[in-house]
Amino acid sequence: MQVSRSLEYAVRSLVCLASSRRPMDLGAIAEKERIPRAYLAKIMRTLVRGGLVSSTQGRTGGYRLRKPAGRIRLLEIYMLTEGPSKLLPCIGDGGSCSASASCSQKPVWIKVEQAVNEAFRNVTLKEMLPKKTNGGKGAGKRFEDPLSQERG
Amino acid sequence: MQVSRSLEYAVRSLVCLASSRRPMDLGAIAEKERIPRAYLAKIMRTLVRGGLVSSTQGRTGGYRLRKPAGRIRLLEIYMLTEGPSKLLPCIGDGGSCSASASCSQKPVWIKVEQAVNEAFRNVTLKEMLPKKTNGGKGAGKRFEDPLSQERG
DNA sequence: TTAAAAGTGGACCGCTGGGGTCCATGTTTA
DNA sequence: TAAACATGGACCCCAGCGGTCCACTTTTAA
Repeated sequence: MQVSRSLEYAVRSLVCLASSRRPMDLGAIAEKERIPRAYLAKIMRTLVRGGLVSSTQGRTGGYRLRKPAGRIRLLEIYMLTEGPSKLLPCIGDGGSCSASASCSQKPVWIKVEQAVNEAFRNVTLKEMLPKKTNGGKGAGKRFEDPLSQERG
Repeated sequence: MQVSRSLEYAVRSLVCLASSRRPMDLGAIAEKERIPRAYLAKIMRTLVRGGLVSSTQGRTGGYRLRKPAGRIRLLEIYMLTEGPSKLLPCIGDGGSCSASASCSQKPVWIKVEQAVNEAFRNVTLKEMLPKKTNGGKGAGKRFEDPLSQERG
């Protein structure tokens, strides 16, 4: 049960964006994080569609976060890159299990899945940022509240 | 992030064994759970090696649990069928990550992985058994303590 | 004593999906 | 108007999972 490489790349890229006070373009992220450029492009699209980052096209285009890092949960990134969780195929659509209704195992699996989801929800991007060891050298707050337009 | 079919089959088979007061042979389990016989054979081997079930060979051979269902945790089955968890390849061997030592994300991933493991550890086979609706018709205790020789 | 019926071990195999590439196209600015 | 960016989608490769097969061992029933 490994996490997809897409998720790993997505997280790294988002951390990258969160650590930069300016928007970054694809090439910059790809190079810094050593991610295949074309593949990263595909991933960034899903992050854009998912509303985690906003993109500007054109010559000076690039990406930036749409929320402060503290409000982006690992679960969101997870659900964008991989689908909704579904530990087992029988969970969710409510019918693919041959044992059907009276299956005594299904509720337990659901419980496990919820716990796993909780594990991912409990982590926020902010916790993954590199610790700033400088005592506030000037680039002080970065991404804390300047983008709090989205308080959903 | 789905769980392997092997794990699903393993769980179903163990539930099957736990629900039966007598040992069951491969064919019986395979038929009842509708699992491909040869594939199940492979899975049962790993369960035997892992010490969850004991097998007797020969003509009247079969399988039985080695511990009461209440003492078999989902995590054990998980670790037998799939390897040790490892959400990301960089976790565990301590070096495959290009960001090496100062990686600020690794500890967070480790934390997530521990939570996931906990989710699997928190479930015991017993919780997956079908609820006995009979008020103690005779086959009362089944697998509760008759096998408590192994109290590790 | 021997054949049937059970488990064991391991080689093998097909196919799916994740990881990755490529190209054509839209958009912005120097 | 061309360079530099993002977007969309078709396409490809291959490791690994799910599954099969066969040769072998062990036990018991006849």
